[in-house]
Amino acid sequence: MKVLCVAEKPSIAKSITEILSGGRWDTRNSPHQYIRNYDFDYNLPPPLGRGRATAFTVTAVLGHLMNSDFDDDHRKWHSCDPFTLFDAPILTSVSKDLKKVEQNLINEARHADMLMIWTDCDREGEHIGSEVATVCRKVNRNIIVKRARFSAIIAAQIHKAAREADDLDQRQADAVEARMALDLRIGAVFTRFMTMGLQVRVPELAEQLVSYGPCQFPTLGFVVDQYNRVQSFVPETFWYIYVGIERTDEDGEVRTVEFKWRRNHLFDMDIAAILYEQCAINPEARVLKVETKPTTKWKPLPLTTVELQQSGSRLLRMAPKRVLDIAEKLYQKGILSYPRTETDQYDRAFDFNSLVQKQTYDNQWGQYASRLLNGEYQRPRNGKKNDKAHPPIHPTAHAGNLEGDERRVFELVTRRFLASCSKNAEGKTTTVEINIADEFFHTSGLVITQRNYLEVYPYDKWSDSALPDFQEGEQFTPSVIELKEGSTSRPNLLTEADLVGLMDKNGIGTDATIAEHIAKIIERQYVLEKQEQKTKYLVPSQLGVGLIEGYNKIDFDRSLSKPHLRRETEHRMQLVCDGAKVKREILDQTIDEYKEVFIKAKRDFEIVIESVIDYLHGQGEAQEALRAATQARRGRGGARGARGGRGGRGGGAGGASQRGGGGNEDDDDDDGEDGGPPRGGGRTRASGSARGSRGTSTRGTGTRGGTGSRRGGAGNTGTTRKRNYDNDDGNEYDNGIKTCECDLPAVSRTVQKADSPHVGRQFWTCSKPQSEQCGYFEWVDEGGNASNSGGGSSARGRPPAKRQRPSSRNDNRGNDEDVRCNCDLEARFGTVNKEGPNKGRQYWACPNNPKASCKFFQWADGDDTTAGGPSNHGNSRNNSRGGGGGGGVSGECFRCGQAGHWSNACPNESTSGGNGGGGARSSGQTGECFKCGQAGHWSNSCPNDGLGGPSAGGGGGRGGRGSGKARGRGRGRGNGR
DNA sequence: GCAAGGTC
Repeated sequence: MKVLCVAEKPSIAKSITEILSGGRWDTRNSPHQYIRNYDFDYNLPPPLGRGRATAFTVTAVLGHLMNSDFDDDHRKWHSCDPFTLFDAPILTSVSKDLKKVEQNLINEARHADMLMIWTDCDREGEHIGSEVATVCRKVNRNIIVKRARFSAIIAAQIHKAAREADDLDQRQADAVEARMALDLRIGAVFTRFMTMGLQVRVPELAEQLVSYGPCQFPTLGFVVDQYNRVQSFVPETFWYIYVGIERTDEDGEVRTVEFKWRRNHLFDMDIAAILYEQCAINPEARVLKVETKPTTKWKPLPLTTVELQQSGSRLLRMAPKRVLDIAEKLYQKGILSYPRTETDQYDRAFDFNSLVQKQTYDNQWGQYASRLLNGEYQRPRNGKKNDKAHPPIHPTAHAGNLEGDERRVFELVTRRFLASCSKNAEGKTTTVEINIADEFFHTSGLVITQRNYLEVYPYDKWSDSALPDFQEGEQFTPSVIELKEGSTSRPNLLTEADLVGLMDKNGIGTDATIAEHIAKIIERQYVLEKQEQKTKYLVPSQLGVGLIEGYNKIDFDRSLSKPHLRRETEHRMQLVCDGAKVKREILDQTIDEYKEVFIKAKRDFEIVIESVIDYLHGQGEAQEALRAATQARRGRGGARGARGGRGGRGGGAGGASQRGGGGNEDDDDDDGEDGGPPRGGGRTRASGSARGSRGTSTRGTGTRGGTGSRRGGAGNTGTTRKRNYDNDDGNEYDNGIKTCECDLPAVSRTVQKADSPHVGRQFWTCSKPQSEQCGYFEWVDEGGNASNSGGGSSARGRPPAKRQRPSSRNDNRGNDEDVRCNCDLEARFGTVNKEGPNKGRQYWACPNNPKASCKFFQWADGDDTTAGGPSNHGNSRNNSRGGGGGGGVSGECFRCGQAGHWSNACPNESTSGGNGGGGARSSGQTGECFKCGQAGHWSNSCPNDGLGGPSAGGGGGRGGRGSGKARGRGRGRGNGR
């Protein structure tokens, strides 16, 4: 008996051979230079084998064997109306460059009794298997076809897969066939139609291919969306109280310790000013709490393809495609593991020891590797993804002779591997909380006690910031108390790393093709790369915006530029896999839908043409802005506020944009610059005692009026409030903009705590004031669907896509929601091993160092009868960060003390005299009211309140604030008296 | 001259 085994790629053929042969095999060349055939005997027991040595030959293909194209009547562009391509015959044949691969199969199958398919265990693999079977059956009609299913290249699984090989899953193969046909038809129809339509109307496109593809167009859509978000951003001014104290540290150096306001910042200047006044009047600070806790900075997770592309792009500043190409090359040289993997967890049997050993020879990290072998090793963390085919990317050898970018990619992968085999970094964080006039401020410092993985992973930054000594109960007068003004930050354009993340989250492309789609929209000149300092941003071209905006103006049920259509295709493929539908049904249904889209597009294509012409030649503000953005040597939107003619930045914002909310650059190499509360150019409104210099006459309160501070933190990054929703069908897509449980646009914030392992990382949260927040939380860089079970659909017995595709966030939120502990960390998943009634039961717990643990505990089965108490599910975070603006903390009116409204809408306004707090604040002080400028009272009991007073002429709020130079900068040491 | 998915 002779068995022919066929793997999806040569590397797997070799691995299978090594395992099944027990290390003894013969090898032969095949007609194809990359493919070898391995021969050996294997003991295949019944029912498949005869229980004695069976002749095995293992070989491989190189992915898909076949390619599809239209028949001769339709292949030529001008041979037919593009519409006919929806129904034109499709011919499938072995690709020219794979003829030798086919020949090898033919040669080997001819004399085989059984064909055993060893392709990857996913949909595409199933289809490749069916192609192989088709080829082999052509020369050997009676060959028995079996499918070996394995989820990892480890001996036990491979033997089991051979012995228990079953049948190919035709449904999965059918689903892939449907996808192929749809991609070809839709791509060809729209590409030909658009290209030919634009070529005759727009002279500069006469030679240009204007393509449409179900992946490339949504990819372009992301870039245009973000560009629009940048353009339509209107900064919002906020105010915050800054407290600084000069202290001499242990080295005898005088340094200023900055305290952050618990309210972060307020968008209502009046309230901020009132609160500031109180602090200025009574500036004595009292130290409420000095607390030191252990803290942990987590080592990186094992490396997936998407993560390699993102971190390569961010840290090495290389295009994702280049990173992947280099990784591929290194893999072929045998020094890197297979670089296309979704897996961020290592198999239990993984041999770390010998891999670390190989790195001990390196003169940069060799010593560190030796230390790992000498006791510092710790097993890598487990991520949540597993494609059941490949381990995380890791070095398989030491390579001392690499140069240039190859060296840099290898170094990144290797350092990441060694870091993941290390211990977490440990430190101690000290938090000091003070109180000034009933306002709370805090600061924190960090002392790193053990750098551990940081020693080999310089891409992560975590630095000491020790605090001078503070004692509980201590009282002091701050050196500086200022009311500062800042403004929300303009988001950044997308970086390639951002785009990779968006595509990954929205299921556009696969880990292996994401980089290609990005390269394609650049190649097609829909998008340009713009270098801005160290970062490369993606700017849509005039053509790119023209196309997307043009299509957006057509009233599609589902827009061509959004990811929904692709997602629908994915969903339908799944239906075929599940047996709920057959291939023909989804083909007919989808093609009918696209025909409708096409008819509409054709009818209204003049709109697209005009839009393209308009963006190429138009003189409008938006067009000029785009021209500037694509032509100038800067990546950020060239003409701010151009869209819709929005005005200037107002007086206050001065250099407002630092790192934007949407850009989330440099996740990995956080540099600690997010330390301060404002995310915009801070402007000192009043310093020290200089109440007289506040420039009251220039401020305009008019625009904010009654809407007041209740909006609270919603505007922290104004980016998130403006648009970001599909206007085509109302369904949110995961454009990085989220909706919280209140069904409001979520806001993105950045972890500020210096001691947090997530410092610098951005997250989405509810936009409401903290006391009203719904508890929604999600990391920006993770998306909302991180499955706790890790297996994704495959865990439920479904065939996996090549990548584990995230399901829509709204699909099954209950199952997929991230479990977070009260420290706001991803909870640790574990199983009870101890003997007892709960043995084997799974749970979530705080992952933090025991000393720092919040003691969070929750059974994974949802039954909390025995321990832990009810779920915290991430919405009962206790921390105080990110509370946002005007929400304040207590939720009470500042004037009357009642809940349910804010002071600027206080129904008890006229009775302020009865407010004990107000009275106390007013008593015994001299000076003039902040609001009306008159002496004898303070603003919180201003009799002229609501009249606008001298400041009523502020005209247009932000714009009317004037430059405020009179407000004085400087760091006056004065304290208000 | 179209797509997207494998892989070297």
